[in-house]
Amino acid sequence: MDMPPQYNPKETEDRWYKYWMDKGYFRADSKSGKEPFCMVIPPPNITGSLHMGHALNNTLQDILTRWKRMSGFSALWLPGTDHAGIATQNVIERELKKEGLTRQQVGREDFIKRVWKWRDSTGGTIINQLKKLGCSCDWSRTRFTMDEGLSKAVQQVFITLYNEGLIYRDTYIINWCPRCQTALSDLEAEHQEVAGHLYYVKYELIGNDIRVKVATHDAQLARQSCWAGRTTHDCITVATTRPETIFGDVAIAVNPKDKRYKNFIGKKVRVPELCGGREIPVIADDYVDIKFGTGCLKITPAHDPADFEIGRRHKLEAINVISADGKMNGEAGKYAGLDRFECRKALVEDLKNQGRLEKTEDYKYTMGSCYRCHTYVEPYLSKQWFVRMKELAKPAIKAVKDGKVRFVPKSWGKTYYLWMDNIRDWCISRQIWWGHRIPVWYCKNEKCPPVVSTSRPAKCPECGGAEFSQDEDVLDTWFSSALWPFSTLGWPDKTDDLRFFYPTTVLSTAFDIIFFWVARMIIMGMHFMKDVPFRTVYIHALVRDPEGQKMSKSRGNVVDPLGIMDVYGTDALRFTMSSLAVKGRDIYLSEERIQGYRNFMNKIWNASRFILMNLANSSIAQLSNSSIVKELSSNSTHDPLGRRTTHDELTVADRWIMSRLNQVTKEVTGHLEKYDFDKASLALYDFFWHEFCDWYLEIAKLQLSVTSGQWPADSKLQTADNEKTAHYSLLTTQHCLFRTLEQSLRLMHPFVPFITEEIWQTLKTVDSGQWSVDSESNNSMHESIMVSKWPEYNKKETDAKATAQMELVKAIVFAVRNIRSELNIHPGAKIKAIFSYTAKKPLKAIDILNSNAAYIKWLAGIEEMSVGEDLTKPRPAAVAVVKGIEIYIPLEGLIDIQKETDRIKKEIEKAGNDLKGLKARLRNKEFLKKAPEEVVTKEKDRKIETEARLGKLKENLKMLA
RNA sequence: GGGCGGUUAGCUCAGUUGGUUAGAGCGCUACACUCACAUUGUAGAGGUCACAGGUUCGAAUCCUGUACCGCCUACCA
Repeated sequence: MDMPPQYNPKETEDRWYKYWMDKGYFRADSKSGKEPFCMVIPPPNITGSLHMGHALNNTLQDILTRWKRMSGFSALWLPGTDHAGIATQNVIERELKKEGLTRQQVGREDFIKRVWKWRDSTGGTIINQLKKLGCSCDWSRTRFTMDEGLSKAVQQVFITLYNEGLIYRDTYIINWCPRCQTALSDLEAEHQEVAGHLYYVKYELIGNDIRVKVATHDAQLARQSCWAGRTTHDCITVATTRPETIFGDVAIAVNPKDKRYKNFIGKKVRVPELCGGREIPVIADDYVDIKFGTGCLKITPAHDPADFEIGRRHKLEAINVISADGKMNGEAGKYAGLDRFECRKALVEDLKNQGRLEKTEDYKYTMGSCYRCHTYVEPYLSKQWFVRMKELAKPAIKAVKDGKVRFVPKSWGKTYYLWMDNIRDWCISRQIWWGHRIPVWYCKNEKCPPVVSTSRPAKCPECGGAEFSQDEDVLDTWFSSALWPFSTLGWPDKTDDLRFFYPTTVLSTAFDIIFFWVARMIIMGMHFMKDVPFRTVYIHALVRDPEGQKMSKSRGNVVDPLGIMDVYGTDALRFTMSSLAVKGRDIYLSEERIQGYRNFMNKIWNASRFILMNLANSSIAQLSNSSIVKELSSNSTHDPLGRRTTHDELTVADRWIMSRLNQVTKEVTGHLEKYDFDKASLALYDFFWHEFCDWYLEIAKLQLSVTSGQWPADSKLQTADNEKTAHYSLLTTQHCLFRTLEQSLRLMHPFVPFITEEIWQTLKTVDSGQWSVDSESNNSMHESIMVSKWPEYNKKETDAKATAQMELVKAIVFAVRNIRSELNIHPGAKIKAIFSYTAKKPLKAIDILNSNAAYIKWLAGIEEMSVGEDLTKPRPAAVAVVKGIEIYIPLEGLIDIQKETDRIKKEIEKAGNDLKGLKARLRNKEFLKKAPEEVVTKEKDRKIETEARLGKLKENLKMLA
């Protein structure tokens, strides 16, 4: 055993990860006969690298997987990546640009080759980072959305949906990214508020019989800004945020109920000459808001979704004025070629100069931007493929309503319904090259209907022609992600994995992709598998920086998990993640927090170090030879050190820690079952540090140090044979240290796999060949903590009596330590203490005090301790009262009377306040009548105790004076 | 516009079905490096639980309203 005083994660992590991989522990078996537990990883992008969101999500998934694996499940955590069509294409295009090339120049085929090459060399980065994080994924089953099998699944799904009439192609207004040059789905356009303007532009009325009397805007201003020869009565004003689309105006719409414009409906107006001077009709449509702007809405069907709808209703032409790259096209006359926003600037200036701009107002509105490159999207009219969602969504909604899919936390179900109930058709075609190409073929004869097929059709069923061209577009990456839970398990083939692991058990993800991904998976699962893709959706919070900002590269507030792991170790990061994984919406990550958990790792390390020192072979060998050990070992079964321990032989502290260990086992398991990772972590942290280390380990030092004759006479351990007593003490303590550590390690392993394995393996070296954590142990279990058994709660181990005794011991020790500290008694100084009680009320506490005197002396630094009835209080002395026991610490002149007086006064004040509240409550008849009896009893007891305490404190205060 | 969530110690957060003494970590103060750990130990200070009403014997917890903050969602130009 050679353990440095500080844990060094760097030395251990890679070593154990490799060991686990070599042993094949991550591999899941569909034929093991065990119950399945399955999770599919939310596939990260091949372009991505590990960020905190990944670190959180994958830590939680790994905790679940390792826990379930230890609990005897055939646990499959299926990893993989997605091809991230747009993002990846962007990366490769950037690379091409460095060579001075465009993708058009290299051509589709070569471009795709380059992407594959890139993905083979760098696309696996994130996978390696997940390994660094300790993820126990079954890497032999790693999938990629562009794999042959998954591509087959995508084609099959497309063709099936097409044949079912659930996929169609239509010309529609969609979100277009002018930079990525592709259509986007509604979800892929992120909305954000921008500070823009509302431009009031005047359109000339045609026909002298029309006169406008509009009182809604400033007549003076209107007149001033009128252009040559026109008056305000000759024009109609519209308010627009996008004047550059005037080139595509095909109508002015007013609300039929708007009296101001009643006479204009059916008449014509002329768009500004600058914008073509076309004559367009004034139409009536309910959509128009009378109160907004001037009440006149210009209609540009090719560049606004609402206008598009209105255009359809009124059978209006759609004039496209902006081209795919976001620049004005030929329709824009002299502005052609200008960027849409440049055009706006120039046009507004020109309109103003011509007196056509009535006014400009500041105005805030939302604009969509591309979720990949943040370029403002352009509502763009084009021919695209869509999935009809309404019908498909129905079974998916029902599945959640029926509880077949459960959201954790539950409230996310609402979010899900909200979107699903208002679901719109999904634009799935993308005008890029990297992705699953749409399996649709067009006959050279344009009149023939398209042929949907996985491969090039031999001949056209319509005209017999043999010349085909495939649809140029590829499918939305999320289309393939939607199939992930079954495509990764082998679908459409009927594989063993699919049969055994589908539906998967749980999906863990962040709320920001509930629509993008979770909902669509449920939809596809219900449609193609006729069953849900997962039974539970665990939605974790989003990791933010300490100021609550979403971490993003552009904000520059990204905390890199790899850097954190390098500095603090993977386990520290993982434990931080699980501790922070509350079921809220956000978690704030600060480095101090991580440091705190790094310290916890060090605590685990040093506790283990201490225990291992005391279990070291040398001492065991020595003991093994003793006749007492032989006697004790005779019917050993469960003891890891080959020694028998019966309940009677354990000390109070021993029984207490075993009881607590057992309790914690129950708690942690319960929390995990509820996905309360934070509570599970906290329970482990508190138990290990603040019970095991702070108390038991300190007591163990005493119990281990007992040699012949030293164990106090008031201990149960005391036997006639001093040597035997010492052995008992040593052996039982070792036993409890070992068991508590060993079981704690197993409980902590899913959270902090590396350090627990490292210690576990070292722990094995002190074993003399009888390692057995339980009777059902098998050989492979000895190899690694990873494949050991998850501890089980055992009711028999619960010892309420020992727990109560320890509580009193702790309370007394706290009281004495408080006195020591407040009166500046040096921590090293040994003191005398007198514990006095009143005989009239025989107190159980006294028994406990007597039998645990050794602990109290040891923990509170007491040299001489006397316990008795009505003992005289020495003067001067410090005083504390605990559970009716008065504690006197004689101070023999070195005491600061003033300090002790202050201290007692403080105590009196506290007790007095408590008592006031208690008395008031107990005076209340309603309380006595209506509160449950146990609450009343508790309050009464407290009152009696507080009263007594207060009395004693007051008495002592008097004696000081 | 609709929806969801939040407001508890200086900071970040817990707080289960209402039970009276509201917890933790970090930070802060004091003391201590003696044999697991200074990435430590011991002790301590610090909160009218956002506000206003209500229900109740009893409210951080349940109800109503208000204020502020955050997020999601949406075709008022």
